Amino acid sequence: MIRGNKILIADDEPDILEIIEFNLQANGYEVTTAKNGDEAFEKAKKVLPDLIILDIMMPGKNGIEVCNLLRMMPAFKETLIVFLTALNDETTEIKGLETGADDYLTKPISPKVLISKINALFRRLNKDETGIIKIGDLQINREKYSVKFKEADITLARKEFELLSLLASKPGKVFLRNEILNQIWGTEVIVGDRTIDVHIRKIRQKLGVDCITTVKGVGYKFEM
Amino acid sequence: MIRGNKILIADDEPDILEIIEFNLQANGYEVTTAKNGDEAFEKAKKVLPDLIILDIMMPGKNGIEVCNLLRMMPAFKETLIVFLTALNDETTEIKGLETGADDYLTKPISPKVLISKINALFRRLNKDETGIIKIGDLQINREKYSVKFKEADITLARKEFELLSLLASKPGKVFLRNEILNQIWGTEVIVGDRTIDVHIRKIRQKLGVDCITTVKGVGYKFEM
DNA sequence: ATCCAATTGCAAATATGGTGCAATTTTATT
DNA sequence: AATAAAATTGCACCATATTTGCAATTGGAT
Repeated sequence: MIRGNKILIADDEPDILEIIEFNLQANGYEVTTAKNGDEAFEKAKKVLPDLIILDIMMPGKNGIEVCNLLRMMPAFKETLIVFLTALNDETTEIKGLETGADDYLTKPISPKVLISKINALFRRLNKDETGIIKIGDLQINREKYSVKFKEADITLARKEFELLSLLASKPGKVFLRNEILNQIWGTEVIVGDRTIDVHIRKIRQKLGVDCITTVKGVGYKFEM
Repeated sequence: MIRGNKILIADDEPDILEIIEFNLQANGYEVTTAKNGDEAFEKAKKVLPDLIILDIMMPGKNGIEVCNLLRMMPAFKETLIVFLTALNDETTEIKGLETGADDYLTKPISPKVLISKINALFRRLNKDETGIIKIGDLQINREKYSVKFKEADITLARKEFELLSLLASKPGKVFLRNEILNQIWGTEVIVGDRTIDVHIRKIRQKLGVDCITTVKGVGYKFEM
């Protein structure tokens, strides 16, 4: 995640809240939760999340009201807001048009779809950057799928590229092994921890410089 | 907007009409509105818009009928037509495909999504007019459907041409298999992954030079 | 010194794209 | 309308790059 990873979720169903929270955290997002519209509004002002997921039907203020209130404040003009709505809710269709929501999620929603939609939103948000990550002498071009180190092209295999790309997206941040697995392999596929090590090794080999630091017992981080 | 900014919207719900109109105008488009199919047809002939947004369910002629009528007229052969449709309306999707719609918008739709989709359509429209792509010794003329390499004419079949054309439109960029499928075959048609390979093979064969690089597990990119 | 996790080399398993051939569809020609 | 030609798509097999797991080894922290 290049920029922004704070997410606020508001839903009155504790189960849903928990499931979503878990899945988002597993993907490296920092999650805040709220049980109703009022709480959502208060917490939003306090934590200034990058993305807000609002259930439409909630006690207190409903999601649309919260959204309207937030959009009036300059601080939330650019914040991503996503509605969570039951499928057959005719009325919300019209109202949704009036509020400035960025997307809709319809319940029931699978964790996979949720994560991919949210990742997509953030990707769009960060789009203004050309997709090129530059750190010191290292250049990672997502679009071209290429890596340059001091003018020299380096060829990385897919998983290697994605791994380096992930680590370099937030230099200094320590990525837990779990986070890495979720981001690159997804939740379905099961691979052993050793697999990460091996890919890290290959990257270090190919790059020649040791820019990936091991944090024993925790994970890896990228540093130049 | 390089060319074209006149948009006609037809919907029987005044609220939706107003919201869309407002948002489009805010983005520099010149908007005309119609409350039903007949009015849409009449106004289309009068203002000759560059893009027409048609609600499917309308009194008088429905959106599909209007589209069919318009497509019969030479003046509207190239006009962008977009359908607006309620989410769970399977049948219309199929019918829409048979008529010449360029895209679909499903209600509810956020203004942001709407604008971005429409901008995308115009972008596509304007790109096709540029015509000639030149990269090194390679020349691709979209209008003439011809390819030249070092003064030598090369004959490519349609799919081959479109594929090369797509890849060459952004040299260096890796096109994912999905992207390629969507751009060239569309979302409706389903073809196997091998199909792309085979066309790539033919292109490489005919061109003689290897300017298409395979990025294993990811896709293909064009490089001279 | 001992324990634990990370690293490394090696080898197996897997995924992926290339290739030739055949079936099918589309297009052009008579 | 019939036929031929070309284009498109699919299949099965092969070669190879990539991914993964195993086991031995290293290296640091207590």
